[in-house]
Amino acid sequence: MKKKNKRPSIKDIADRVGVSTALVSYVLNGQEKEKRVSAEVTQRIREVVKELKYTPNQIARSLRKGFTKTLGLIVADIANPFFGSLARFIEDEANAYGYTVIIGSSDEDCEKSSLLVDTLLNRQVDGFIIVPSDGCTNHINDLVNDEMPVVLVDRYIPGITTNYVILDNFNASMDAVGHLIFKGYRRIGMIAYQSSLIHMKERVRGYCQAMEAAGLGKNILVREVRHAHLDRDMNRVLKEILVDENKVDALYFATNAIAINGLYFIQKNKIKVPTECALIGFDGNEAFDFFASPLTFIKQPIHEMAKEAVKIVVDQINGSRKVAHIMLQHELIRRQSCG
Amino acid sequence: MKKKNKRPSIKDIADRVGVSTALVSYVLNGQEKEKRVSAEVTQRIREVVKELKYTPNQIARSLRKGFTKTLGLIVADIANPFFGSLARFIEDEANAYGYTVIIGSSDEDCEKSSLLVDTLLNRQVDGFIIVPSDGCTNHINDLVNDEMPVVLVDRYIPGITTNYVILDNFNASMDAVGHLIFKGYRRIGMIAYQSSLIHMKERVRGYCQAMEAAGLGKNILVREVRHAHLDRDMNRVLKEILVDENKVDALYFATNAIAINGLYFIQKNKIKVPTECALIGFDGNEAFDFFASPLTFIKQPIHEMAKEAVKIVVDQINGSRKVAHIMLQHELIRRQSCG
DNA sequence: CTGAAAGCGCTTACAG
DNA sequence: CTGAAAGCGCTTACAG
Repeated sequence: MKKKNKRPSIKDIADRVGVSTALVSYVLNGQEKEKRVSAEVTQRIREVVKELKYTPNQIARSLRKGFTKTLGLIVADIANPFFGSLARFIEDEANAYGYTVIIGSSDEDCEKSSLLVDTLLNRQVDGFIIVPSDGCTNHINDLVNDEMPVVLVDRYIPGITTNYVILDNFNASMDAVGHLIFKGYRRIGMIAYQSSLIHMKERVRGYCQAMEAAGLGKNILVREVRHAHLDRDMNRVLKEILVDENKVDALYFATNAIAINGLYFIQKNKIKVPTECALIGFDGNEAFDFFASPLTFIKQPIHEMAKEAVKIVVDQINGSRKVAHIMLQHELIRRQSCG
Repeated sequence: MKKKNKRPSIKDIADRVGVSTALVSYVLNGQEKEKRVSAEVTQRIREVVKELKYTPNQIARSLRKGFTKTLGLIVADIANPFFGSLARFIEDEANAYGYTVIIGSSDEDCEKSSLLVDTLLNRQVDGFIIVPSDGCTNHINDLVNDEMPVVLVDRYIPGITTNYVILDNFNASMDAVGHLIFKGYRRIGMIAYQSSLIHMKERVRGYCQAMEAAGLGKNILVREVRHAHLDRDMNRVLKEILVDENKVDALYFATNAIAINGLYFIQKNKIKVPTECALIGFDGNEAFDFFASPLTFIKQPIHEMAKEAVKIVVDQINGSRKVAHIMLQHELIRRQSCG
């Protein structure tokens, strides 16, 4: 525990120079002009700061100032490529504003998410960027009611009036399914998470809408799988609709993880894409590129999402009271999996 | 900035109950027995804590106690799947010990790494887990000389006596190349990063050793590519050895990112694997599974690496002075890319 | 131009 | 069993 040399404090500098800590603080914060610190003293302080390799203790500063220049970020799982990139963009963007970010993974589990919020609150983060999990209404509501700066990303919670930046999931789904229809597929199935989260609902709604608009309402086939039992559920569902019975000629996977899982099944069962079944996925992924028939997919503007989220939360921290709802548009990346 | 209700402090509780802050602190820290706080007061304090939804301000606590229960983690890039998983395992492991982790990405850039160390130092992290970049000797040395708890992961720096947990890269390389030789390949090339980092040197050394041991010393062919210009360099190198001239019948990729990049080239140029060129990679990756001929690769024990790293740094924080050098063993995952 | 002092929210030796 | 007080390392209004 004992460091060879405990880090120097502002007091050490003041003593060395022979002035009060106030002057050191002023110089350190570039206020030597306003506070009219003499040129010699300023100079001398600068020297000693360098000599002692002084760097300010942000903890003390935070306690005094009431803010920490820290953002709390809660994602589903930092090891998931979508959230990994999102986190990386947020990290860079936040740094540009002088903020450090503390990341936590919720595993889409509401309890974990709530615990993370508590931890981050105790650590006095100045604001939150949250990918909310299913059923998280309560603790996010508490945050919002406390007027803590919050921005939800990837999804929002309909009951809560707060900032969010999301993809236009409905439209993205419409586009994906529309593309399949345009390519001539009629028996198009969708695999989605069993979730009451809005982004999932919207993706399903977009699918249904596109099907109905094309007069294919009777062909609507949505199978839900559980996040916590993805392998098992995917296996059961795909076996049912692709192997035991031939229920679809195209499949739309609602997320990255669902798609990857589906591709394993399809590869293992030697189902030919797109001849036996066309495919379309959500979010880019290197794995999609190497699949026998590279996957057509909905690309999310992750960088922009990160940028907007950080901007909004920083604005809120700086006192903005307006509520921002940002809806971004996707890009459809066309490749071979849809023929 | 102004919160509707500023969070209650220990003082608010004390006032409400009508006791001093000392008693509240004792109860909050479960010391009511040692400090002999009366049962009634303890009870009353507990009630008010609940009523006011009080949670301690860790910033104040940290300032007073001199530690923050925070770990600083520096990886090359959190968006890279290898570092993403590593970070996730470290997060979980650290949480189990009561630590929060702050993650930063260095992009293998020494300057960025140094800046991150400064930021984390200012934030008074209790210890560091670092994936060192090329040329980072100086600032890591400073940390070590200051007796700051540090553990290096994935690689270490030969000149610095400190803790590390790494893969036995030499042995892993020997095994990978040995496998190719066993499968009958003779003109085996290797693509590695241009780097003086020990993990890369060891991987190259293992390759050379395996080649020489098999009497294939004259066939040794190592091409180095730059991290910052991966695309360009890979393209040039692969064009040279696979397209313009047929210099190898097997290729060993020294990292995940190099392998992925190589696979794009091979896919684009329609080179048949393993008939025209066998392949072997480092680190698992979903993309490897979907490549036309699923890649044989060296699997690193990421979870164990994370576990050891956190354990070591926490031990150091708790006062341990012994230096730990952990070398983990790989697993060779055999699939179709080597015939 | 500079210093003494209060205070952020805690913990903890000390006194009673 | 309990309270008054010092102090962690800063910032900042106030006084001179």
